Amino acid sequence: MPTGSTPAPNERRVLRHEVLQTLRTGILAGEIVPGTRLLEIPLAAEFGVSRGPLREALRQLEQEGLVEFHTHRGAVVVGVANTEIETIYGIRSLLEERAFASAARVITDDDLDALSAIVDRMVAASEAGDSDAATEYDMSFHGRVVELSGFQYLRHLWVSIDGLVRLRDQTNAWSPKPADPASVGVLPIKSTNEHQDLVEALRTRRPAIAGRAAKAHITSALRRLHAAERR
Amino acid sequence: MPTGSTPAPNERRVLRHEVLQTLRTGILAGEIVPGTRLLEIPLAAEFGVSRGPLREALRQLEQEGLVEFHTHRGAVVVGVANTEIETIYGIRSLLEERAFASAARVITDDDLDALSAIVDRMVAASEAGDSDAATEYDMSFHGRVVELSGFQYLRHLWVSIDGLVRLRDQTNAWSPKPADPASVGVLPIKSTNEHQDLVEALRTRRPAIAGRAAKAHITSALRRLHAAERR
DNA sequence: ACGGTTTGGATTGTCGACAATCTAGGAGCT
DNA sequence: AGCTCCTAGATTGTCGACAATCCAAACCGT
Repeated sequence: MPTGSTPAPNERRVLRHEVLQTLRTGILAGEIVPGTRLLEIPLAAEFGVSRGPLREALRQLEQEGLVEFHTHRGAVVVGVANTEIETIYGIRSLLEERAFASAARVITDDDLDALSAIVDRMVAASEAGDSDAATEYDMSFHGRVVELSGFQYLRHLWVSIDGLVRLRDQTNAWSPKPADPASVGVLPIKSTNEHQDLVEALRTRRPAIAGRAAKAHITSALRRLHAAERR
Repeated sequence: MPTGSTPAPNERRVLRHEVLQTLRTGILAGEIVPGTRLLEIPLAAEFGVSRGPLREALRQLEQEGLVEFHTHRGAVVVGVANTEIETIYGIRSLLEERAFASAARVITDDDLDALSAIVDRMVAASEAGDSDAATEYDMSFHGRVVELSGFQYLRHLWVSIDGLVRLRDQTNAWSPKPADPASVGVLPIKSTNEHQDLVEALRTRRPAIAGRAAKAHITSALRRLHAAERR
């Protein structure tokens, strides 16, 4: 299992990361319901760590917008309402549009090949029904492009937003209701096709074209999300 | 002096906040140049605090995108390139457009009066040449609207982005080059007039109108920023 | 003189304890 | 019974020390 949305891959695994990832996943998956109080001492005991690393994990969750602190009442989990998803996708769309446009200017042939390879692996994972791996490749694809764009702060924002949307995407778009096996595999294929389109758009080296393609991709993801919700 | 961009006003002043604000202001003002290593022990000594609070301040700066951690080399200050400002304003514009549109649906007469009062105080401060206070009122105006929108995560994002833009705005838009005293006061007035327009737009209770007004306001701020840079 | 290795200093990671502060619930008064 | 004040517990804030790890420069053999 990869490191999730933790940004620095060169940082060695550390207690804080374990705690952070467990809590974040739990919150996003809905296992830890909004309103739950996250107290330092009990949590530290549960994880078997001291309060130091735990505190830092909590503060990071606060920065990510997943929990809120109330003085001497502990951190409480806040949910991300469905009504906000639309705006978040709007931001994501804007971010990726600029990132792709900028990346198109500076991308090398090697970069394009590497991206293409990621898409191939994504297709393979998707066809094998491994949606975890597919999601991971999807993420590294977009992350790589954002990196190539050269915008540091944009990349930072992208990471913080993406982690939030990711899980919803995964449950809603990659693996439709298991009760409807006929549709399994259909949506993912569509999504991976779009990724190949994105690579082609980058290959043109034309910022406007690449930007438009990225925007369309996100819009389409939002449409899939809406479709999934209506089921 | 108000609390700056620290989100929770109900939280009592604490060492971590002092450190955080000092460092953030220093970085944004350019006093701490990009590339500077921020080491825990020396910094803690300088601030006269232990490493605990200092660590948390550094981690928050990381989340805000102002510093980057490198293993066993300390936190390193990263600059926000001018080329990224455009994208950041784009996001801000999107955020506020949605916030104003949503707030227009639910805003009460009392809220409108309160906003209007803030604008009045902003005008007074601006005319008195107190750009610090003007900025503070500006911030609380927008913050209040974002709050009224009811979007929690949107509010969270707004806070994290706004702190970054704020200082640039302050130096570039509120107080033009001191060497050019003739223009002092001109831009601020324009900006405060726009704020009165925003209140009026909200008063219509029509989301589309309020949203458009907010978008125009941010766009205009970006234009002012560009104009200031060309000088 | 040069390449690899070792060692010492630097830096962060983690812990447990103590202090400060707040919340809630009960005791006492009217 | 209702209200106020107070106390005990709960919870976070802060600190200093120790452990683990990494980096860079000195050292040694060739």
